[in-house]
Parts: sequence; structure tokens; C-alpha cells
Amino acid sequence: MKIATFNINGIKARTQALLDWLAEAQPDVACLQEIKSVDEAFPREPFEALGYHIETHGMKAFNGVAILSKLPLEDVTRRLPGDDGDEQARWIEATVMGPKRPVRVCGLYLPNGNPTPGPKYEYKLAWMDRMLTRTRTLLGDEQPLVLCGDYNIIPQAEDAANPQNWLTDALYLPASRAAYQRLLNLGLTDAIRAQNPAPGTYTFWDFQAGAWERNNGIRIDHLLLSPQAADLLQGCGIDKAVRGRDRPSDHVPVWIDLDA
DNA sequence: ATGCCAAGAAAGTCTTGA
Repeated sequence: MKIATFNINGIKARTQALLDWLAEAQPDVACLQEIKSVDEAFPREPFEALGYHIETHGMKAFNGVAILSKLPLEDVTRRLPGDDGDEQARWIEATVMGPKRPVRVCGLYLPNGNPTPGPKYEYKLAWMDRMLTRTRTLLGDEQPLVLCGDYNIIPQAEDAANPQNWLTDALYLPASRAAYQRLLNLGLTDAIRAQNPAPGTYTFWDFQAGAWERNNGIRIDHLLLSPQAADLLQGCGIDKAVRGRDRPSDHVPVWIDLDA
């Protein structure tokens, strides 16, 4: 079962780019972030024509997540528990019925948190605390679980080309990284990190200042695996070349292959 | 220190991103 995460930065602007990548990468499951669309406006038809079931959790203009899957999806739930007043569309879960076994998949778009300090950063930290609680509950099932998406977290210095530029940024502040580490401490495996990626391995390059041409990137899109999922891990990768195409997203797809 | 770019909402230019 190939599971990918991809912050597409606008489904309407990226429909063809996403179709092209799906056709060549052939993921069974693709978790999308920043669809920037209400559910009713998601362009379903061309993706259904490729054989994908579609579950969306969108909102007007910003944020928004979705799961595309060639395998059947069951028990789809939307919204991250813990704050009934949170209207931002950043979390969707579904059970993917793999040919060998089911996998619970969570697609997430973790808040950016800038500027710091301020209410947006407080929201990010509170959101991460809610995610910790939700993850603890999900891990109680002791089943294969994949938490994937745009975490907006640079875990370590080697995950940025110029870590000194991020010292006061919400993506790299000690409190942000500590909250991410608390997630890992529940027993999760960062799939890409587990493969000891080469220096200069990133998933995001800013549109500005020639970041792509200079490989001035950061690694902020992650797939975290429960112990039961980590035992099934057969491979993972980053489809870096997507960033060099016409009208790209600023993020690229990251994927795992599970024996499921 | 700031803009550099890009998408969306909306018809100006602002908001958001990271």
C-alpha cells in the first residue's frame, strides 16, 4: 500500500499537476493539504476517472484537507477533537482497507504559527497538544496507524539548509520542536528519518529568492508511523522533481510503501 | 530589516503562507 502526503497549495490551481503526478506515482492513497476549497467545489471528476475515492474536509479560501484512495475507505472522520470552536479544516481520518490488512490514516495540516509570539503561535501549540491527545487514543487500538501531512515543523537542524535563519520562526522554535518530540515519544517513527536521508533532503522550497535553485529547503512534510505500521514499512521517498515543473506547489509529495 | 513569490477572494489590495 503506497501512501503519500502532498501539500498542493490550491486544488483548483494544481489539478493538472496533481493528475500528472498521480498517474506516474500511482499512490493507493494520497493525503492532500491546502486544497483551499469548499467541499462542493473540489474537482472530483478527473480524480474519480483515475479510480480514486475522494473524501474532503474543506473550507473557503484557506486550509482544507482531503484523502484520495483507490482502496475502499471506512469510518471517515473530520476535525481534530478538543476544541469545538475551531473552525479551521486541518484534519481528516479514514481506515484504508488494504488487501492484507486495514490501516488507519490521518491527513493533517498543522498550523504554521507565525508570527511569534502571538495568538497564531498559541493556536499552533494548542493544536499540537490536541493532536497529542488524539494520537494517544488512536495508538490505543494497537493497529497500523499513519499520521501524515504538512506538520510545519523542522524537527532538527539537518532538516533545514540554513537552520540559523529559522531560530525565531514558529517552525523551529524550541517549544514547537518539543511538542513534535512529545508526539514521537509516544512511539512513532518518522519514516524518512528512519532511512537516514542524505544531507540536503527537503520537502519544501519557498517560491521566493530562488530557494529551489539554491536548494534552500526545509523538511516539514512527515509520515509518522505507529509501531504496527513501522513493522510493515518497505520503503519511502520524496518526489523532489515535482518542484521543478511548471506552476508547482512549494511542497513536493512524500510517500511510504507498507506491506498492507 | 524588508521584499523577493503565489493562491484566493474579489475587484482594491489584502490575507495567508513558511
